[in-house]
Amino acid sequence: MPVTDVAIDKIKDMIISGELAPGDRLPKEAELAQRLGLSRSSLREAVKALCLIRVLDVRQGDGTYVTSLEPNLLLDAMTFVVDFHRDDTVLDFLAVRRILEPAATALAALHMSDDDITELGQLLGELEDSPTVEALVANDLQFHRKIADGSGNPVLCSLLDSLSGPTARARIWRGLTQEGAVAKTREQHSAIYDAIAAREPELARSWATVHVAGVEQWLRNALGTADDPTTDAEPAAEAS
Amino acid sequence: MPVTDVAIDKIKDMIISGELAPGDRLPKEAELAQRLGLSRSSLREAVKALCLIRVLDVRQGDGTYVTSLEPNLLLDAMTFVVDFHRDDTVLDFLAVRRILEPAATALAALHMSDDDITELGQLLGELEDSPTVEALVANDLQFHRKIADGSGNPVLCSLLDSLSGPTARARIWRGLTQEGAVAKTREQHSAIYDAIAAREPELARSWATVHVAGVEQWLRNALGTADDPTTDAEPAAEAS
DNA sequence: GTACACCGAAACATCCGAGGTCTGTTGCAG
DNA sequence: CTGCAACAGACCTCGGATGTTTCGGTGTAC
Repeated sequence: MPVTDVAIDKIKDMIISGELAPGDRLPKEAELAQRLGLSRSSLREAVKALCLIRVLDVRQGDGTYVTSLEPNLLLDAMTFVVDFHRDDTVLDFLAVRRILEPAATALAALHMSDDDITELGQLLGELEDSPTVEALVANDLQFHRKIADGSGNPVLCSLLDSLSGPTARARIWRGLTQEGAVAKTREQHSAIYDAIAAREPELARSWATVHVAGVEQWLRNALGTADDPTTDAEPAAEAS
Repeated sequence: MPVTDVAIDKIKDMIISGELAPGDRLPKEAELAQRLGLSRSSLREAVKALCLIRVLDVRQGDGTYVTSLEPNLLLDAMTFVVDFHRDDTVLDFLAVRRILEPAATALAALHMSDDDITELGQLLGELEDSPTVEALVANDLQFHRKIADGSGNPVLCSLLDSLSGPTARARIWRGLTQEGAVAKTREQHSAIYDAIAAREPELARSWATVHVAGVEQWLRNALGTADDPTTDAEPAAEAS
């Protein structure tokens, strides 16, 4: 195993074992390099890698620190990973979202505080009558993020956040392509809000399912009719 | 922004734009460094970081290649991230698994091929009557992995794989602590298999829910009675 | 003609030391 | 007590030298 990979594991172990707690500062580069038995260059490679997945946080002129290691921070790194998938696997991500989003919405109907529900309602009102596509998508993202947050499960919230990245682009397409999409989206958002405000988890779950399934259905058709030959097998199976 | 981060973005863009396709070899270090306008050391940091999240694959003596970029490979990197979370957030991960696993099981009941179902059944038979804890957990992991794979959604499959990492430890604890756990696990696995073999998605979903919820319930109690004061708020809410 | 062993080129792995830049702190002047 | 300036510590970047691994070509033995 390369020296750098060993260093990554060593640092990882130092954190997991509790030797380095969240927020702690690592020994300086030269010192840590000597302690792990490698050169500063190789150590820097390891640190950079751990930085990318948000485990470490280097501040020039100060030092290298362990991040808070909160789930949202670490799962944020997944957004980066998800960026590499376009078109052909977006449907798979959306399918997962269709599983998680209704569950999160139902949980939100149970656990959200009255204040948060009020804010959720304000979010709906903030949108003007003829919003730009960008404003609509931004509002949509905030709306779903607040619901995910309201589920009370930070892991679930972060996961949905990550999944929203690639599907956000799909939503933009939708806004540009489908005429009634804007009105339908607002209508469904209102329905979801009403269900949450009424503390009706099952109703909220159903509306969320309808909402995501709508996007999924549209995207499936859009990709099926597109000039992308790589997904020709799947639409055939769905055609029946 | 540090030069290395710029390099990471540049390489990322080269892949997303299609300039570098999966399986392609990157230009040699010196050449790419010159092209991106930085030193080899800095480039190596960027490459190492992209390596950690399985976007690149360097082979000494050969060259650096773009991986297949398949979802399972990239989401595999999440296992690394998840490793940093112990005890206090395991419940959150398990809660997400409780959402995904039943959905995946229901999908498997619909989409799995007859051959795969046969193999799933063989998996259950392979386990001896008084298995070791390690064998039980290994068999359990394989069983759920095959079901997740049978859902037909690689993203869902990889996600469940990642979530199984930290909860696997919980399962080990369970095997060591709870007497009837082994028998109950086998019983529930059989029930899930029967439901899938009978092509009964709703029944399969329900058994999967029962199965995961059992682990979750046990873990919640175990942590609640443990000397971990960080999760004292949540069990109180569940107590009613 | 085929198969095996040897050899050299190419590419990554690792290390080192020097110079630059940023940040937080310290001490002095007002 | 406050504000500014100099200092020290830490990370950033660079370029070169040396070791290690893999691949492909060549030559020889069968």
